[in-house]
Amino acid sequence: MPGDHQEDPLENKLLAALPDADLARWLPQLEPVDLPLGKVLYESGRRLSHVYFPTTAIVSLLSVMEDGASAEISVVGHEGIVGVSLFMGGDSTPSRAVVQSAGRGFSLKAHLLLLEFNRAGSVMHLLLRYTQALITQMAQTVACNRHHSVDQQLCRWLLLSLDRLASDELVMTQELIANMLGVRREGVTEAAGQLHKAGLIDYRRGHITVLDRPGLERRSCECYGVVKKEYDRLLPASKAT
Amino acid sequence: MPGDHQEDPLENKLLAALPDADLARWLPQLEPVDLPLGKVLYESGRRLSHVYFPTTAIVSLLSVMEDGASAEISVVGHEGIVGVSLFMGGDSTPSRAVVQSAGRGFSLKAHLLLLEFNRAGSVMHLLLRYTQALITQMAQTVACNRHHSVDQQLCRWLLLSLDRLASDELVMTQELIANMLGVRREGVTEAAGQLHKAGLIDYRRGHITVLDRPGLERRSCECYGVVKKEYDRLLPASKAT
DNA sequence: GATCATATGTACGCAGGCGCACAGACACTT
DNA sequence: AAGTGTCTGTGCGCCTGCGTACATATGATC
Repeated sequence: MPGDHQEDPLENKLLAALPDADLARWLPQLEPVDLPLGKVLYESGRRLSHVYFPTTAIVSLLSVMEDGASAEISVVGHEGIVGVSLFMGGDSTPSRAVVQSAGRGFSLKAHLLLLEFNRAGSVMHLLLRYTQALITQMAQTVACNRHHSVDQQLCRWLLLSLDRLASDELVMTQELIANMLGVRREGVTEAAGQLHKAGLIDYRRGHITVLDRPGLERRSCECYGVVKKEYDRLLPASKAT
Repeated sequence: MPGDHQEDPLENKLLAALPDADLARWLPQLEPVDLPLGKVLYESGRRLSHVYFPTTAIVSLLSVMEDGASAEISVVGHEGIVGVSLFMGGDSTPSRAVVQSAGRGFSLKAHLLLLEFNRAGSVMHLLLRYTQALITQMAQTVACNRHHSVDQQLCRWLLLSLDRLASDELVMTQELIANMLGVRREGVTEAAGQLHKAGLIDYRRGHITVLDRPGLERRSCECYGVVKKEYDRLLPASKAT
């Protein structure tokens, strides 16, 4: 869909939080990109050529094992940036970034981001604070994977995804969700069935609609709340100073 | 034990990797500290007053749930620093840092570290690279928790701990290990029994001795290797430039 | 509207890990 | 040398999630 309706970089909250002076410099360099379902933005061990600022898409960071088994480390949506390892100094990461929910975003050439980062001003601090939030998400996921049921994790996952979307509908198969959570597809079917029975969600073939968000939050493990709170704390919805 | 033998900050590899000019400035500010087993270096949500550079101690970063259940996110030994969230901009983290193996280290006042970090030179890049390695460890732990057996995880954990110690003996109860891995104490007993039967380790009441390191590596899941490789890549044993 | 790939539902046995309970064994105290 | 607290070993039954297999439903395509 060329000439799509929304092509505003400010839909990405990280970009929106940039001081005006910085933003003005960035805008000409940002390229709108289409992020179709399943697109791999970066692969384990490969050098990063671009970073991405999703606007309507959601991207998952996955840890992938030799045998193909995977688990989601964290999710990135319109609140963040894909490719933090670039400015952390790694050039690459041993994880994979995959578009989990189709949409759009903006890309920026790696060397340009590095230039901006190395100015060591508010841009840098903003990116580091975002990374800190990402770390929190990972840390919580470690414990969640260990201690909570598929049911609870599904709630957490739905809520985290929802926060990163405008709508209350996810275009997403259960198979995909299973890959993210690192569980069986059947396990997701079962858990989703429970949530449906409880009147919290509705779904059909590749679409999940959340009916009762507060209900989901109540059913979810504490992990969702912990992560959300930390994102809100570290990345308030206002300009960086 | 006052006037202990080794009080050399350079035993910490991160400090050792500092350019001489930076190191010279730091040395007078570093205070040797005793890190006894179980000491909490920072608590969830609390402001960090110091950062720590372990030399002979090992520190675990834990995710702690409301009900007290926990899981280790990552380990820090003589290769690193405890308190990365300070310079990442968070002031605090929702995790806890506990001394997992008694020993010593050096502390540095938070504001001094921030001053150094904000010079935005090689110190900053070194710390960020270290943080990137830490992130890798977390990411791998997410997947490991999900897909690997207690047996394999114990191997990984032993190896990671060993890399952060001089000796091949860990002073550590199975109960403690269970807390780190987020499993039952009995599960660790069982797994340790297996490893003993296989001639890989020896142990008695609070002490574990590794007999066959290569054997452990073979028995461990791939996660150990992935993490190790990334630490080596990001933090080579030489001065930063 | 028939066809077909793909998404979802269900069932069954199995294994790993949990919670609990208690027995033995070790090291430190006095 | 005895006493004591803690650490380790072991044995249940239970439940969750896994692997496998197959049945059914749905929505896109022709």
